[in-house]
Amino acid sequence: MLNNAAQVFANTRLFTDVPADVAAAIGRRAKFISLEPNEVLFREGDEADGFFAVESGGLKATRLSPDGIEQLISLFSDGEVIGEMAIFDEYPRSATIIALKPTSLVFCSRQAFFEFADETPAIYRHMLNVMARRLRATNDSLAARDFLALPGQLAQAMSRLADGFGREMVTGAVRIEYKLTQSELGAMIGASRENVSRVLNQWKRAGIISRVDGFYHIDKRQELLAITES
Amino acid sequence: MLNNAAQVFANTRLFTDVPADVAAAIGRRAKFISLEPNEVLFREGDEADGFFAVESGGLKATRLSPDGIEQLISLFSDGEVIGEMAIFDEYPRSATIIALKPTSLVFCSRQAFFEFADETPAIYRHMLNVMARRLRATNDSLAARDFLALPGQLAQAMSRLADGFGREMVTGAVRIEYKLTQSELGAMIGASRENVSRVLNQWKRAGIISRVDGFYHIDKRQELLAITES
DNA sequence: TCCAAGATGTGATTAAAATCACAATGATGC
DNA sequence: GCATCATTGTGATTTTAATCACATCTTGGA
Repeated sequence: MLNNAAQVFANTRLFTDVPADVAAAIGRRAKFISLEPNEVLFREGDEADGFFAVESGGLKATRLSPDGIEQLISLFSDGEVIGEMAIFDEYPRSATIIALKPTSLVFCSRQAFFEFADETPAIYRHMLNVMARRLRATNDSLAARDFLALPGQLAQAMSRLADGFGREMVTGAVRIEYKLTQSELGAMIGASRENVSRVLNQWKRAGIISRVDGFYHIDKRQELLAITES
Repeated sequence: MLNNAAQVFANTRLFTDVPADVAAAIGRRAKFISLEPNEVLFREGDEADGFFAVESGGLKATRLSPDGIEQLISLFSDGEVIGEMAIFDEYPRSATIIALKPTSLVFCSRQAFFEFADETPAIYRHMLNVMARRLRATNDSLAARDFLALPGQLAQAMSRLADGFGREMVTGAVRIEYKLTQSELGAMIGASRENVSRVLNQWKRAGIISRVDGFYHIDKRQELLAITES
């Protein structure tokens, strides 16, 4: 019988194909963590000695510039892995992680990870896959910065959010299941809040998006995608 | 006795701690590749079934925007690994790799890699370390795009180039051992050639950098670093 | 050696986006 | 239910960097 922590790791998809005894061992050594909204998991610059898996809830990763401008790097929800980079290169945390709602996580230490992974190479392969995806996403964002103007970048960000947090409505629209502010959207693409507002309103008037109960809905996905390619 | 290909892999630092018999096996299955200057190793969008290690020479990774603008992602030289991302997520190549001078590489197929790595988990750990470094570097570039103006980004790019390709001169200056054009520098940071020229000339006049035989020298590293932090 | 192509330097103009300044709207807690 | 604080909408202004337009160097061949 697997205990609770092993279940959580199994759901991260990092530890699929893990033999039951290894999973149980992971579970025994894992620690549970609960966070209230706005509580900090760790801060940019902190020493790192392990990584986390999200059991339930939601978090954001941010970076702060020397003069206090916030960059929103990514959002995390159920089943995702956080902070794995630091266990492979031993540098300090590169971002600050903050809970957006009540969330619970499981912690796995660097040492424990390597012990389990050496026994079960599938764990390594999954972790490499996670990192490859991250790297590809980051490279794509970097390319977008060079190649796309503000509207294109915003369209790309909204599309990505729809992929990660979208839920299909009966109307056919996709709702992004997280209440985004214009400031947050700006922080994701490195643009000012005001210009995000202007672009969003153009799209609203064109019927591409709408806002219901504070949630953004994407009503014409194709048109949003099209903006991405100009 | 290790054959030649095994030696190359040993020098990549990916395969340190690899038992001699495994290294020999890698060597037997590896393929050597030679490129002339401007020859293409692979193109963005190509199918991928393995990765490369640079034995000697130099190459660049570029991406092309829909309307033909080139983004210079990175430079590679002896001992570095190229194209490893694609073997973990099976997507097509995300960049085009072009030789800058006569270079020779060794190829290792996805299948061969996993066979060897399963026998020697150290290989996985090294590969994870390589990817973690890449990810950190890419995240830093992305942050720079948001937080730094053109001069700061250029200073950062020159510093990174000095780390990767720099050689200390008797004068104390650091020479970047690769002939960079202003267009290439612009393509690295997503800026126009003209503005790169303007900033570079300011720095020349301030004695921070100089150009000797077509190579850039960094004469006042501290001042360049200082520009990075504004 | 000379020539052509490529690379660089610099001013003038234009374009994109940030910033400033408020008004209006919406949400939250007492 | 109302006061307060955060969020949003939008015009005017300023800043930054791209683009355009050339003149001037460099350099690598024939």
